Amino acid sequence: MIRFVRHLPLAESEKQAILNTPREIRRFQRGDTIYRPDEPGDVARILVEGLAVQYRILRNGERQSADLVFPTRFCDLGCILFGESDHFLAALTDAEIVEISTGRVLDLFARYPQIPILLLHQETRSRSILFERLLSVGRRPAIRRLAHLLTEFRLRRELAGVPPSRSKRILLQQRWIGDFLGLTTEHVSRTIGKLKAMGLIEQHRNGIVILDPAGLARIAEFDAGYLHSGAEAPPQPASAHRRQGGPASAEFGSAGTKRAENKGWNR
Amino acid sequence: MIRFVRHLPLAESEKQAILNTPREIRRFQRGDTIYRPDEPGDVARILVEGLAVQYRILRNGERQSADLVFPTRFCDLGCILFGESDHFLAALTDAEIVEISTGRVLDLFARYPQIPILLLHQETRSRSILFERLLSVGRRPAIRRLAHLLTEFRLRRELAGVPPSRSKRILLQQRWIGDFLGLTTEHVSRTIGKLKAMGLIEQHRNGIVILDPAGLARIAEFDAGYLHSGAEAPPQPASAHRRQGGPASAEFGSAGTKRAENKGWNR
DNA sequence: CGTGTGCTTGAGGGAGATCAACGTACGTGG
DNA sequence: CCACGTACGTTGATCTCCCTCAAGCACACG
Repeated sequence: MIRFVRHLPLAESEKQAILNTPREIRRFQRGDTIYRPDEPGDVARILVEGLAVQYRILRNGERQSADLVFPTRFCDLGCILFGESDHFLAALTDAEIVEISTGRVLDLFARYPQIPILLLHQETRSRSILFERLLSVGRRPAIRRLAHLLTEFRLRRELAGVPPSRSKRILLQQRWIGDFLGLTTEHVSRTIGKLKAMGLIEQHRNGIVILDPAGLARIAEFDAGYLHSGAEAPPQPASAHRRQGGPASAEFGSAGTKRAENKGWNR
Repeated sequence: MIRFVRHLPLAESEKQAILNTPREIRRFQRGDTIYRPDEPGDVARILVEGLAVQYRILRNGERQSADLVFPTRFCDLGCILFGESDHFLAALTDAEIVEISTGRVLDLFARYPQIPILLLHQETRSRSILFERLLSVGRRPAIRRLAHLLTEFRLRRELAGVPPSRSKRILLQQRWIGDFLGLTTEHVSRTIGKLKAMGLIEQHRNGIVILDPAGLARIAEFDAGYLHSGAEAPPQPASAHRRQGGPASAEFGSAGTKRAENKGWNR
């Protein structure tokens, strides 16, 4: 928790205020459901350790995953703002969640206006990522979808500050990959096979290793612009506000490749 | 613009501040592109009149629409926060946009902290709608997707306060419907045919009329909870914060139908 | 060692895409 | 008022990507 707060782009007083707020730490095991939409939504939750996934289900049990949750992120803003969450959250690894009661969070909002602005950033970026996933699921063929997801995972893990030493393996069960991409596990398996055959990835025990990041990104037609990774700092009132490229945009220049070949979009 | 501000859940002083902020009104015609992601993003935009659609495109020109924009909404928060928008906005009807320079918006944020909180609400609701669209595109068959979109459109138009007198017709070209649902126009046409044959909708010149809202919602397995329509007011610090059902949840009781039949989700 | 859990592989089927006409409303200019 | 072009929608034939169903396999764990 302390580590989490320290990295927020907030003033010291604000960090102290958060640290002084009564909170509870809950630990979950890989596979646990962290919360469900039918539970009372009276707490705000922050993932401080581990990896989690947000999903919704259909009446027949089919599942669609929306987003990975890396530390350190407020999951479940709906809970704070509307008193109920609209999705499930499951732990993909052992995970640690900090819970703060909704009322106290709203007090923090009122006393430290930089906090809602920080959350606004987070939510806007998250919406952009969701938009890109929708684009994938709606319009990209399976192999591009998969390549895109793997590339996104790699970059976001870097951006979230996971040490690259800590195994480059992407530990995602094929069931979850399918739920992200709107595919069946069988088809995920076959599609992984294709990427393997192309020499772009490797599979060990449980986990995918990216052998050729650039090649994968090319298949995916990946453009890192949607991650908005260059603007981690809160906005500066009245000052010229330009983003400088982070590692992501350095690798896939956003201006250059973003809308090459967009003839036809206006048909 | 004045009408827009009056309806915001803000204090009088805040409304005045917005009204006193220098702004520009731009008008667009049906079919115009209002903004594109490659344009300089130095203004915040609010749709005050008309109907617009957000979309992204693939290199080959395929398009995926994410969301309808009803008045009165801040489109394009990415522009304010990150200095660039991540999508296109097109006018589905003649439309009116208010533009305020990014710097002035950030000043408003700093001086009236209720404003970013309002936007946080808007953005969170918008993300929830996007999540539901992803669920549709990823997991629902075409006929449910279409029924869901039409039902969502009907409810959101009501919630946005469009007078029901003003024609119950849903004026969406099949091309746009397809782009929302990840389908081709041909398949949209066939699917509309099925709903017509079931007596759920009717087609006039250009526009769909819903004959049987409840029947359509049943096909869609529609649950209005994701619209978060009961919580238009900003959050109340420290007070118990419960949402009361709006017209939407009155029609499709969210608690009752929400997660009936969720056995199997945990397979 | 059995049992479970996740992954793989194959055969067959189907929802939706693609390709190609054709129809219909509407605007524009003759 | 009619000829023509354009924009949308419809309809049909064919194809294909992905799903479904069904085994079989590999590995972890009791």
